[in-house]
Amino acid sequence: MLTPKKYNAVKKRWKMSSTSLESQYLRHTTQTTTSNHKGNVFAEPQALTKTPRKASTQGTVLTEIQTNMGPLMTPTKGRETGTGEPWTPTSNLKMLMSAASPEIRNREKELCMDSEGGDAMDHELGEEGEKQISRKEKSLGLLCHKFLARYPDYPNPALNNDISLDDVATELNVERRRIYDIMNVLESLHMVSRLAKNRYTWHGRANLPQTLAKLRQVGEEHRYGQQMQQIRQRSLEKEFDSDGEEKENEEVEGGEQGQKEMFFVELPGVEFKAASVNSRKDKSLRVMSQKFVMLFLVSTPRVVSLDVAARILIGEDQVADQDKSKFKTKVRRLYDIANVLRSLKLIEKVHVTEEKGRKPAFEWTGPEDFPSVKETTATTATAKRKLESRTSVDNCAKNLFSSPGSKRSFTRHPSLIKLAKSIQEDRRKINSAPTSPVKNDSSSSEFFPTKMAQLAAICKFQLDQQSNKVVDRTPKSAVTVTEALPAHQQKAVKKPGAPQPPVLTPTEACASTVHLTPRAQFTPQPTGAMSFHPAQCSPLIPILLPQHQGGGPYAIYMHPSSLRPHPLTRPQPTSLAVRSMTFEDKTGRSPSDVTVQGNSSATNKLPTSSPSALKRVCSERTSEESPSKAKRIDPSTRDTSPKLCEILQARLKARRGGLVSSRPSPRALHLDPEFVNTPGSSVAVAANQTLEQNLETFLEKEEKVATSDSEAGLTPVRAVPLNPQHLHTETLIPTGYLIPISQQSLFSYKDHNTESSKAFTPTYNIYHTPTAGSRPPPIQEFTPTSLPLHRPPPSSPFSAQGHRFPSPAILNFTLQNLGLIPGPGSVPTYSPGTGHTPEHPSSLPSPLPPHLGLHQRGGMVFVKPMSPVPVQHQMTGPGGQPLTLISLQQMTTPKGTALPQHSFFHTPLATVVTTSHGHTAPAGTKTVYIPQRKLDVTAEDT
DNA sequence: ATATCCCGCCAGAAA
DNA sequence: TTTCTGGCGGGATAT
Repeated sequence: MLTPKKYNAVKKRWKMSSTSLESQYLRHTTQTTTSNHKGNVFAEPQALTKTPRKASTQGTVLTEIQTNMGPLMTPTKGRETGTGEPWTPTSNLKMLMSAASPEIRNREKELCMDSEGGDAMDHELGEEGEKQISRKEKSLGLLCHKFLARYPDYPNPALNNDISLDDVATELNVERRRIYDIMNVLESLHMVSRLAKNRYTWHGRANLPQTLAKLRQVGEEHRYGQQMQQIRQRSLEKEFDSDGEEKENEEVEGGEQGQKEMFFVELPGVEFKAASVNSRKDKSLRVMSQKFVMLFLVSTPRVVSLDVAARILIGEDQVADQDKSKFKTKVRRLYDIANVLRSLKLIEKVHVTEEKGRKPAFEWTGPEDFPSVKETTATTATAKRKLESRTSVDNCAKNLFSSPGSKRSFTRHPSLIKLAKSIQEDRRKINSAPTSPVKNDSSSSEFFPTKMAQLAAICKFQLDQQSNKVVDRTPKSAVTVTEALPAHQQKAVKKPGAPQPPVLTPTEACASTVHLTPRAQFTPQPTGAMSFHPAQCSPLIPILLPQHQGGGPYAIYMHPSSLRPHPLTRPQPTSLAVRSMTFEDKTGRSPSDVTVQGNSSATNKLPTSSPSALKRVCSERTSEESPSKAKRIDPSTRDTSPKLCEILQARLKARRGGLVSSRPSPRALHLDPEFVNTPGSSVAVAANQTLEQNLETFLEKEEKVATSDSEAGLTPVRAVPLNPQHLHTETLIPTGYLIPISQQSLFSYKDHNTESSKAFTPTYNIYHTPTAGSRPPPIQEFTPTSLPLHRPPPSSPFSAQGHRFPSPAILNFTLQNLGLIPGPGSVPTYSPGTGHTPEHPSSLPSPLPPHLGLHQRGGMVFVKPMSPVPVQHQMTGPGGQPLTLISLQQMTTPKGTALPQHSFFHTPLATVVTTSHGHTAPAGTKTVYIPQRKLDVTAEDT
């Protein structure tokens, strides 16, 4: 049972959670087995509520305790409905949902009330709490989810995005130590930056693209890719040397170069975080996290096995394995990091099977196409400069370290550390100052760029998402896809996949095997595997148009964003097929990016491209290749699609032209002009239109407001494109949400002021509105609560706690509560199999209270992408206006998504990725046969 | 048995 | 000194 040691420790420590913990512990011990614990913990919404006071950190211990207790206890006790079910993702979701919803409901109350009172009471109950909480419920990943649910992916810079560690720890009911782990990882991605002692600033994913681009750059510089390969090879074959040449460089290089140590990569433009970084050794988590991410970004198949990563992180091989313990420790840390990254949806767990056996590994599921370094750098630099000029010292200081071009810029050299420190200190002081420019401000300088960036990001998002959709959709089908995988046989397999639309149980979806063959690339796949062309395009369009035309003023796009977590969502059968579009990189630079999709296809050795393989690639593409497979949805759609695309494009152009004439926006809007041009992009285009409008509006405003540099405005925009990465998922904004097409709306309020301008992003509105309150009335109508969104349970679960901003998850919950969306429990039903996505259609209309309806006219509502299910129906708005819902499915497939295959790979290894969702693990797998060594990757979702 | 990874001690760095 | 951070690794859980 309990180890005395631990027990004592617990007692001792108990500063924070104390009693409840203790009791839990005890219980825990008693119970030993687990079978049922459901996670009650989360359940407790109230806990979340903000109790808090952040102000006094320490002093408040008592208070904290109380608060804490409440939450803890409560949950435990109450919960247990005990379904005996073993823990399942679904169940968990259910719990979360249930928990969350109440919270949401109460939110208002909470706000009003003082937080404290409520808390106190709870804790008593808590004491009893019993059930042990399953370990999973306490996992870092879950905690991270909860944490993330509290903040918008793209925060409004104008608002206060401060994060108080104490508050977070209290609200989430966890020890601070745990929060540090999360913060360190987020900080490594520049999603947060440390302001001061207990304070961090939330940046969300706004900087993610740049960060990733930079990390990739640094990773390339360090030749991590090569190192990885070497290690892999070595392990595979015991040949140690395989490439002597490199190894030395690499390793040595990595190790020695000064970096050996680890250095923390900073982001130039945005905010740097500074100080915190250098202090302590900085050894680990932060740096490790960056390195880990770099590995994904430079490896060809975007799969990194744990041991390889650990080896590289350790520094090297030099020591080789001797240090078992060291290795072990490293692995532990990697798991910690991986959990956070998984929460961010940047990676997914998979298993790589080699001849030896199956090894744990992770696959990158984040954005692939963020701007290349060069681009980024350049852009960034430009933007930066502007900023800098305006800004002051801070910037200067930063610049020191970062010079755009050189790697150095990003990396902090040890020798510079001191200098940096001093600078940072200064900076800190400045910041802390009441008036610190940095923070609040919306000082034009900062503000402006930021905005731009956001815009860009948003745009990017949309594009990405669309692209993703393609992928995603597959996801559900992923399973099927996988099957298809076997490249060789792909076709055959694939077919099966086709059916998927029909139904999949969520669970089933699970397992899929993907084969990645790196070399595939090489292989000339004449066939064209490359079907990828975007041209084919978007099925969406078709759908859209028609419905759209409905005249309904609003068009709603739904994406299911991240399905991956749960298969449940599954792809929809819907007719809408989304497709995957591939983007090509404009740059064309790295094979990796661009090709991703292509790669995937490429991956499959066979020309046909393995549809399956790539989840990313959409099935659609595949369809091209193998018509038969057509699995996807309706062929008919496909057929039409090209035409539709053309039409759409034409329309867009026309539209655009009009717009353009008026303003520069065009370029601004789109990040990727090419994209637009490409036929394939049609979908994107459609989506973008709205966006464009918004942007335009935005820009206009900007112009007025900002006025200043016209150029700047433009430039930034362009820069923006960089951000593409966002795709990954989820949260992001616009895409997944319902977007009312009505033009007028959103921006109307822009006028207001800077803030409003920021608001322009739909996302913002949504998020902020509720909380911030800044939003215009119309929008408010849509407060999260009212919104009818539905999303698949998976992602949302965590949101429960009090969040400042309503997280998408929350919205979803809310919707569910409303009945708009099917409850979690029902989720399974959603499965495509069910047929159409029943839920929406039926549910929406009737259940919705009138007010709830999407009708919000002026405002936009975003829904998180949740449901994978393609929903289509028309709704009638309150006004009687018809609404069309379109679901774009995107799924982020976790697994095999894109496998970029770069030729990088020396070895011709074939990789098989197996993903299993849910428990069903093996399901899809089929063996694939692989010529040489194969790597099997299995993803598990959960 | 192996894979995960929670927990919290404890030391170094700030305040 | 006290508090904040966060490295680290034991050992409990999950598979």
